[in-house]
Amino acid sequence: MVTASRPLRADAARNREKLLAAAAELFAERGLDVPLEHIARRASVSIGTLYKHFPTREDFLGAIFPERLAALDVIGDKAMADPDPWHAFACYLDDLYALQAEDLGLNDILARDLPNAPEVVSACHRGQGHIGILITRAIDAGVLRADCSITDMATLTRAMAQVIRDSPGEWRRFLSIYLEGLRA
Amino acid sequence: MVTASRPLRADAARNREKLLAAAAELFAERGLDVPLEHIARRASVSIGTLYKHFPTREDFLGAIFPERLAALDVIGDKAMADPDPWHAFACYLDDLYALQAEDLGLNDILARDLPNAPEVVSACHRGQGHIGILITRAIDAGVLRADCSITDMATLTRAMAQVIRDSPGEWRRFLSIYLEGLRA
DNA sequence: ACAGAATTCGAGGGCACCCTCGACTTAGTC
DNA sequence: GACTAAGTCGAGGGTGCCCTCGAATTCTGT
Repeated sequence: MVTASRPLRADAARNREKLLAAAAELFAERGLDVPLEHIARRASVSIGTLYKHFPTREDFLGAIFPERLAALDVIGDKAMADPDPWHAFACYLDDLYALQAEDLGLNDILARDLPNAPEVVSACHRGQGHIGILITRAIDAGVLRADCSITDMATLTRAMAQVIRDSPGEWRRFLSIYLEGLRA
Repeated sequence: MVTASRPLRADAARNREKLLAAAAELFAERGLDVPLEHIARRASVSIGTLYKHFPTREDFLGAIFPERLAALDVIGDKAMADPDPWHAFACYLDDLYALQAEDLGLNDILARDLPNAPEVVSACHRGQGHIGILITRAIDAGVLRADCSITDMATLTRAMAQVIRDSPGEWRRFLSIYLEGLRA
């Protein structure tokens, strides 16, 4: 059932873009919990207009993050192409957390149990798929602890999210120590 | 200048105790951010009375945590008495996070930058002192990475606080992996 | 038993955020 | 240029938390 919604009026389209831009900035700077009123203000648009375009916070996430999450696929593919299983695994994590460090919104998305925008969920699943394969490859090559699992990565991601949030200068070192601990 | 405050009236003393007990419970269960109104409710006391006894949240912390923080000294002393430098270091951390896992209030206190109750601050300093010595001993014995520092422990504590909060079943494994990475 | 001091109570004001709705404005069409 | 559907605005109601203050109550010494 495709609801053929007629095109937005010009001013409405403009406001929609302003809102999206403002939301993208604020999510990246401050994480997913920015007050919607701040977004409206930064977009120079009233709060009512914001709600007209994006009735819920999830609607913002659904509009903003699919694009961002594409970066996950990029680093995933890059890692899959790396012939060295350990290097692939380690680089993937480094790239992943570098993305999170640049965008606190992404950081929250990946650390929190999950926003419900379907596009976001599926991107996360693809990410898990990549990680799963990287883990298996590295274990098979004998360079990663045999008991390492996706669960460890989920835990690590929550921990990293915290480190990134309140000691942004430390996350890389923290990760490298943890990785050392993961090595076979 | 010692202000010789006269003893509390009997009912007041009783309420003070009820408040303290309620606060201790709620901080432990839910962390430092419980609404003060919830504390009053659990103590079966009005919000006004709560503010009479404890004008600020810090006053609660100052009244509750010194006692709890004594546990830090206990595990610190235990670790100092351990002749095996690595075992002392690792056990200290395990004991520390076990305490945090049992008390989300303590977890918050140690992870957050700050509470200003002087008793709390000094207990944290003592804890840092212990950790500093344990680190030095372990490095000198050649069992710990030479570049390990107090800063790493601060970062680790923030990360662990997060893990403890939202995957309480995982913290021990997470710690053991990290410790493996810290080994020389 | 009473007075007076100490304590308690909770309504209420403040703030930040959420979200809605009807009056106003504007883009786009004829 | 005027009509109308589409869009915008922001005041205001709801919630949850903070904290205060004056009226009502309860202890306690005499």
